[in-house]
Amino acid sequence: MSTISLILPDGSTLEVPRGTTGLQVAESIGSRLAKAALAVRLDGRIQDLERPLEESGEFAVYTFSDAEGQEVYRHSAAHVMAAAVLRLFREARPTIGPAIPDGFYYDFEMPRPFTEEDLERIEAEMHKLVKADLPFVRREVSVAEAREIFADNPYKLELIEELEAEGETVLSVYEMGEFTDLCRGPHVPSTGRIKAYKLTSMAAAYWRGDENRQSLQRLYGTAYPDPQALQEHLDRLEQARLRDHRKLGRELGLFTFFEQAGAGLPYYLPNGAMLRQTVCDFALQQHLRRGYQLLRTPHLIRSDIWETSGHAQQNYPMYYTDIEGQSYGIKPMNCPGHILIYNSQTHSYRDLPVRYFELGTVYRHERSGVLHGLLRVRGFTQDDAHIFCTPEQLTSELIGVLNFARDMLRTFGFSEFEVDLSTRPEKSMGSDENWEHATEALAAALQEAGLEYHVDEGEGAFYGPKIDIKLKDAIGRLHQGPTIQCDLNMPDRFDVNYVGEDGKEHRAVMIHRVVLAGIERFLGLLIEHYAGAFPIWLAPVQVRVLPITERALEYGRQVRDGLLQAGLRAELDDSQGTLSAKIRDAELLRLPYMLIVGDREAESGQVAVRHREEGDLGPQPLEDFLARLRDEAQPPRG
RNA sequence: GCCCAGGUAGCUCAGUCGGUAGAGCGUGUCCUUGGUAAGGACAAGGUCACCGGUUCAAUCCCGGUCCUGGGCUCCA
Repeated sequence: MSTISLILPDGSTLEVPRGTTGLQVAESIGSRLAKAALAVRLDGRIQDLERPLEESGEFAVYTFSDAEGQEVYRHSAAHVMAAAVLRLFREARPTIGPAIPDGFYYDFEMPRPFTEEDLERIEAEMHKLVKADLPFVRREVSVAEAREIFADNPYKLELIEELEAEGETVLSVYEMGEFTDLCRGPHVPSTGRIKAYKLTSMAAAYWRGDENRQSLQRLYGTAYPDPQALQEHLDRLEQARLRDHRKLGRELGLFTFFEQAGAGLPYYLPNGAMLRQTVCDFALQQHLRRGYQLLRTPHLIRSDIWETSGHAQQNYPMYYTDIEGQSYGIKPMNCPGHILIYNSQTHSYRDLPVRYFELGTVYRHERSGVLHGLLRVRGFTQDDAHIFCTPEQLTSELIGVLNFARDMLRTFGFSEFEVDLSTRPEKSMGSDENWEHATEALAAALQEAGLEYHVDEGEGAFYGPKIDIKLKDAIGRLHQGPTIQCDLNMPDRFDVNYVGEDGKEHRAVMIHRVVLAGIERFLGLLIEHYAGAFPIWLAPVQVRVLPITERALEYGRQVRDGLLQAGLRAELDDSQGTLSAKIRDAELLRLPYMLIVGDREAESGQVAVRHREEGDLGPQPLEDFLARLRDEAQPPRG
């Protein structure tokens, strides 16, 4: 019998007889590993544990701690779910069912949508399948055989056709009990391996994500190796639900929407308007400090501009109106306005770079189905800037922008990022040379700024390459943050120039960039990031004065006025009720400080300080508290 | 936009198999004058999203509109 040699991840080599299964190898390494093993990888190909190994190569065992292991595990769970569905609904036609981050789904063609009760029945049926510990059996079939097996399933037939077109001649199917599915695999050895799972939701989805094709019923679920891990995941979902900005927006009096006023158009309540203003003021100060000039441009511009810019031709989803027979568009972007201002005078190379900044409010026609609280709205304000510079200045300007973006986000409590550099897409304009220069400048700036990044080939805008920075929030979710784009199109369309040292006109280079991006969106992220407990410099109400009795009300008013005079955001709780109730109210609103005043304080001119997290800090003179807050309430220095 | 599920008091929700509705919290008034996360009593508060239809009668059934929510890349 011949042997093969396996190179293990630690570099060691293992000689095993040809035909040994991955599971046997795992057992030889250790029984714990064998127990946790879900699949193996041989020379880059991931395969079933029980499949004989036929060749030498690099070998690794996947467990649930690997992304690949999770995928196999959850993909198998998806099969179990599909089998359960087919047992209960003979009319269901399975389509595809992959693993996704945190779970899995399976799409079915169904005569009717699933219901909540169905979910329970399906889960119960899954329990039976798991208990029966049915093996997943891999079988290789020819294309013709596959066609026969799935003759009554047009979706599978379509997949088979595509696979054939891609040159596949041998396809694999997995059998598990009476359920057979076209599947690349691999799978766990048997259904009993799926220890903890839960169906989480159902939804409609289009076949292949194409809204012109058949609408399918999708079931979402998740699976973990033990009930505790599953519960932790469900708890995380609950945590996310508790900090949902829509819920907190209501509870903390931040913003609201009105059905009668239109979808996707937020109204800021006093606390939300204050929060927003604090963020905007800070953003403006930071821009001015870095040499940006403040602009302000109208919301309406004649439609011709959008034709020059190309937005009209691209059918950019914007709103148009008519004024005395002349067509106007509500701006979906601020750039044309900034370009008009730049072009309103001749610029010398000595003036460059010109950095124009505007908290520019734009409106875009988002499709009704995608609106989502503050995170996706139809009217929003961007911290938008356009930098006009010479090609030589491009890299240093980009470095400046990257450092600026990072500093600013850190100030708001975001410290982890993922960065994507998107390069030239197929449909694009501009010369190869310009694209190359711009893309290199972006990459050089990223390196200079010390940011690790991932290249998204072909994902750039049609007019230029871009950098997207995603930020990680307090519970590990990634959100779209700053975007920095080189524009190789607008300068040509609008003839954006500067006079060079040689006295001749040269084409300027243009950078579009946002840091907070949509302020609405950013506020939504901030609310969720802090779960409503804003740092004091952001808190809409920084201090609330709580009089213990009505006798102390007048003193409380004086204290509140003193706080307001000192520039703090303060209010007085003049409700009737016990101190405990007042404290509870303030705690639920996550107010940073409470100043409790009763007879003792009124007599001595003191305040009893209570901090949101630290609790009772004891009495102190009001002056001392004011002095303390003078520093503490300032934005952190970035 | 499309599919599905929803819209009942300020908020969270119950309810009516067609006979115009309830709770808790919140709000108001009164009692209580309190010392660090809910003191008590009473009261007010609803065109049951909007418009039409069916019906003796519609919050409930039917149709439309508006709004909200979950989805709509992840490839067998």
